[in-house]
Amino acid sequence: MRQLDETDLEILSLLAADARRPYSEIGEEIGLSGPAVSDRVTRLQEAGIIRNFTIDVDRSELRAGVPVLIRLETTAIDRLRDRLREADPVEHVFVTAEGEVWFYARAEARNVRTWVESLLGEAEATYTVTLVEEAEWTPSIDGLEFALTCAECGNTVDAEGETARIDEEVYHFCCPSCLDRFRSRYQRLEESA
Amino acid sequence: MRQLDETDLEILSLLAADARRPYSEIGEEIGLSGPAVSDRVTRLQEAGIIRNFTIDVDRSELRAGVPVLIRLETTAIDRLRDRLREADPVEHVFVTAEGEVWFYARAEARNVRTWVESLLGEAEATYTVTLVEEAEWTPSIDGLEFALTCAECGNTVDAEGETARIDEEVYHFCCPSCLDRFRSRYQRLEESA
DNA sequence: TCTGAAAGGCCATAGAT
DNA sequence: ATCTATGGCCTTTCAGA
Repeated sequence: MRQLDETDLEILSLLAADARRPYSEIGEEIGLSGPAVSDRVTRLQEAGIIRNFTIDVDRSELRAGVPVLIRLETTAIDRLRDRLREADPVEHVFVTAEGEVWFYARAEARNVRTWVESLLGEAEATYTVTLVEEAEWTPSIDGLEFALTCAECGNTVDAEGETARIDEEVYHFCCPSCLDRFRSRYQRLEESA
Repeated sequence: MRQLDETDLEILSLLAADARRPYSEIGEEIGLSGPAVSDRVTRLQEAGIIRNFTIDVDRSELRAGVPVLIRLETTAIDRLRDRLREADPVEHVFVTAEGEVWFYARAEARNVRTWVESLLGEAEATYTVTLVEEAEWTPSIDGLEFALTCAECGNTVDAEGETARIDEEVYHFCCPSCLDRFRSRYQRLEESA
């Protein structure tokens, strides 16, 4: 029930670069006071856009296991995705539009075959393993400025847009009418279920 | 020139889960005082193991572009890797042992072909594009406890090990002799270059 | 929703072990 | 390398607009 604007994206960008930067300093850069930045960060957390404050660890220096990229062909996509997400050595999970599951992990054992199979459990899947020499994570908030799309009509969402939380999920809208239409559609859907 | 032990890994794990947790609280959990934790965090930063403090943003809620996984076959691996690392829409870059480059990004344009080619610049490469439906980042420090390997002999590095910074790079060793051997080998290498 | 002042808490330093 | 104690900065709260 509040607006998500470019100022929020600027804050995200600055915090992604350095989450320990004082709010007063961030405020100076974007033309707000410290407390105002604090408020917005709280709201971004409540909306689920900031999932948490964390550290970026250089895993290559810890040299834990052999980094591998694995492609799975399976019929049990959801079950495997959930299982992999929980597994400690797994760092990234991708589900493709073709229904394949890809994941990046650090194999802890000499025998990769048994390691993969213990990771998969009883789910049936065929897989191919690719050794990785380098892996880098380079997140960026920049370039997203005008990238928000309306959940109802697909248009770009700008500073005039609205953000709403419906059933624990956050949606963005370009205008109040789209929000209304989405709400009633959603309600009809729920009633029929 | 200092020891890297399991306590450091515990701190990394706790900070990865919540980087805003007070040091005094972290200290209580692992049996140290606040300032002692502060000291170790400073050292982990100086050693380059903590790259920076950041936020984990739920990008799926920002809906910026179409997520794609792209495989490149190229002879200009280093040049492309560096170029991709700098590009805003690129979030992950993997270089495989076979010399392929994989990357995950959010394509901002309708025409993926021109978008990829502008990303690659003048480097020659053939590529295949896979659409991604879901992407998750699930980092974990747990499971790395005894995973440090000696840069000289490959053995496991435990609490008795040593860590040294040589030419802006951090290396771990299982014992002082391995550190010495590595140092002299490195020096000979430099002199011959 | 923002600003500005004030309170409380946290981090980092200093000095001793 | 770690502890306790302290000083100073940062975050958050609270009126007011």
